[in-house]
Amino acid sequence: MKPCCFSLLKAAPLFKGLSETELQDVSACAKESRLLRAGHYFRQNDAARRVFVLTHGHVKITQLSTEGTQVFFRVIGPGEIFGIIGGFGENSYPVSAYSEGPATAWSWDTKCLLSLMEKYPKIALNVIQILSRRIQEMQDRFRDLATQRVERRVATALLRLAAKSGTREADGILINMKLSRQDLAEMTGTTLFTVSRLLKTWQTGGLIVSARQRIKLTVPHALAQIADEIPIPTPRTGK
Amino acid sequence: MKPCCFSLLKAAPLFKGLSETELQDVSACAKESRLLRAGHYFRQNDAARRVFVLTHGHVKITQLSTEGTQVFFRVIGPGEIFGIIGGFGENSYPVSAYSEGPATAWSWDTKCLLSLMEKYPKIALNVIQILSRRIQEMQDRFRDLATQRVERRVATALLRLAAKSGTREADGILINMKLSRQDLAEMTGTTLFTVSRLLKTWQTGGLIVSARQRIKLTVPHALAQIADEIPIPTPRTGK
DNA sequence: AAAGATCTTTGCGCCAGCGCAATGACCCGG
DNA sequence: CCGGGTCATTGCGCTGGCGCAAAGATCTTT
Repeated sequence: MKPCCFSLLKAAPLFKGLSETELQDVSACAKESRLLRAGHYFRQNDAARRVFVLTHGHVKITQLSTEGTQVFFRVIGPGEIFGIIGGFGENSYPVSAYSEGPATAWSWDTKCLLSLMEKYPKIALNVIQILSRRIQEMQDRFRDLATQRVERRVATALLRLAAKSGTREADGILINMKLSRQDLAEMTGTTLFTVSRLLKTWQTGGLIVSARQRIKLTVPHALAQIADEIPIPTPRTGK
Repeated sequence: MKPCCFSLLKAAPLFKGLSETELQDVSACAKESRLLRAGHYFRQNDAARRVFVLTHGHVKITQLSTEGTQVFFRVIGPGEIFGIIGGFGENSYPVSAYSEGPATAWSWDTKCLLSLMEKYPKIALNVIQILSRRIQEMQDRFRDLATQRVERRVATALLRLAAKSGTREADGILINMKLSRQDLAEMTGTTLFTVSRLLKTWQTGGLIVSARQRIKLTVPHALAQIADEIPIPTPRTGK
């Protein structure tokens, strides 16, 4: 394993707290999966045989409902784990993992990871922490979807994305991945039309700069303000 | 510990696969928390010191957004674990746990459970499985909220509740807990008014019988049909 | 460079479901 | 058995955001 990747694994939340030698042991049974271009790491309903840790790129986690509508659950960035959900209980992935461009991940056979967790309980505890966080995040998003209006949800989504994979630039924070209106709509439970209109408004107002599949937040704190506005606001203006 | 409760713990998913003696060990540091009447096991933002396994009753897991709107995440039934989320990462519960009536739970100090998990990795694996399921469930609900209309979501919620805490009766399945229109609204991301109107329609159609805080599904398969209907259906009727 | 394939914008019509208020039903404690 | 509190119903008005279609912009491939 290349040293750079090794240090990335070392920093991954999944392996936090492991010693150097333990990490060696762990990485012994890992396999590198590299995508040279856009493609799937796995598809919904595939047999869940492996668990992944992304080392490079971005992965979109989506789910297709039986009727064909798609929802977008999360973006996986470097260091993050994915594909852990189907592996233990049911034996198939409940979601698809897709990358829009080149990406690299290390992966472990599910059974192998299971025995690693028994050998090093620390890993299991890390998994528990990661899953806990993820539940909280899903709960938050569920709450937003249930109680906030579209504008806030989209603003929140943009900020979340910027925090996760934004790069600071002179004139704002660029969200560093392909991101269509459709993607944002699937994340926030709305339609691409509505997202398009919203972004347009914000762009006109100077809050963002958007191009095809690319969004830069020029005034993030204004978005944050929108994201924190009163909830189902404004029956009537106070007069 | 009373034998009845002991066997309940034995059947709890959290302790699945433990031997008799291991269970003895585990239960040694447990504490019984009994609610004689309606009340909270814990409130959102309380320090997350204990993890609970419900042995009797029902517990509602809710969250209050900063602006005061409440959402209803799940119902905990006997055997299920709750209060595990805040304990490991952040140190406060992100939700409230409330019972409408008498209830009994066993609880463990978070740190104590942590060392139990290191001692018996099986427990940690069980936790991982439970959390995985819960994530899947939240994802499903998120998807429904994002893509289905209210009617379907409420039908789904009723069926879920019936499956979890319904009792078969001569004329249908009674959902065995206090359940207001408001509760259903908070579960499905709508308003109590809309729920009221929906239930009314269904009652008129003979699908359900509802009284104050009590709902019986008389024709569950008809509800299931509603729950499985086409998604964002019906632009125009076929003519 | 031209043809396709995506992605985005925009106008228009429309309705599911919300917000509110007022009334009615039911429960429980004293 | 009464009184106050909680829960449920219902009518009415309204609008946020969806659905669709069609055109425009941008990227990719050959």
